[in-house]
Amino acid sequence: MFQALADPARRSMVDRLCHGPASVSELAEPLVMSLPSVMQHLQMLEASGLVRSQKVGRVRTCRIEPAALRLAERWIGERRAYWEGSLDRLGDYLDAHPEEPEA
Amino acid sequence: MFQALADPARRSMVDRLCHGPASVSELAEPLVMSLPSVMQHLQMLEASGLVRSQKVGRVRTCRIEPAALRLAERWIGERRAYWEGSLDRLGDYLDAHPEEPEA
DNA sequence: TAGATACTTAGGTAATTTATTAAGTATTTT
DNA sequence: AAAATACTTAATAAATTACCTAAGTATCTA
Repeated sequence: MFQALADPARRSMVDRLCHGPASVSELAEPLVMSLPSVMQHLQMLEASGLVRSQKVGRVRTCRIEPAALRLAERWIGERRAYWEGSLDRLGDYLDAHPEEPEA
Repeated sequence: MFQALADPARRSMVDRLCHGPASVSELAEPLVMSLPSVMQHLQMLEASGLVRSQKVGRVRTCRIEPAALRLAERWIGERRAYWEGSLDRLGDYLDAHPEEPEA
């Protein structure tokens, strides 16, 4: 999932899909890249759960899967919160032991 | 930055650092991996801005850089918010044009 | 000062990722 | 039915990434 967000082309696709559903061609249009490459990126986005798509006629329509986005956001948020908690505990520690510097 | 979070070993290191500062050896301890490999991961974490470190004596102490974590969280949050906004607009659209299905 | 500790650097291999071109397939459009 | 459209698949090639071992360097510790 972070792997999926690690590539600029895929982030651009996610960006585009946040504005609403799009076809493969529409996703490819702003990218300087062949269509098969876009397909590969799309497959990684689908494998990561960030994007879903369905084909109707000859057009495949892609859309964002918000649950996955929320998952990534939560992972980061939890760690940030933990770190901020650690900061508090470090503050407590420094208050209790002012004679021993931290680093 | 998402690239840095894309690897499980590096996420494990971030996890550990969220509990507080740690030496390179402490970061390496739970990982089934040579020390030079841990160093490479550490370098990527530092290059991404997620982690900072300083060497005192022969020990290098690493710590999380919360600003970077907040940045990643914001990137995702903004897109999620945009998508949720799009959902609202799609709802409005469907309300206004019930005879034309979305896909 | 000799040895142990804690990284660090260098160099090289295997796996993964990213991208390409060429050649399909399935659906409209004309 | 013929041509155009919108992907898809397959097979590579180039670039990155992830690892490792071996051999340093700089600090402690005894």
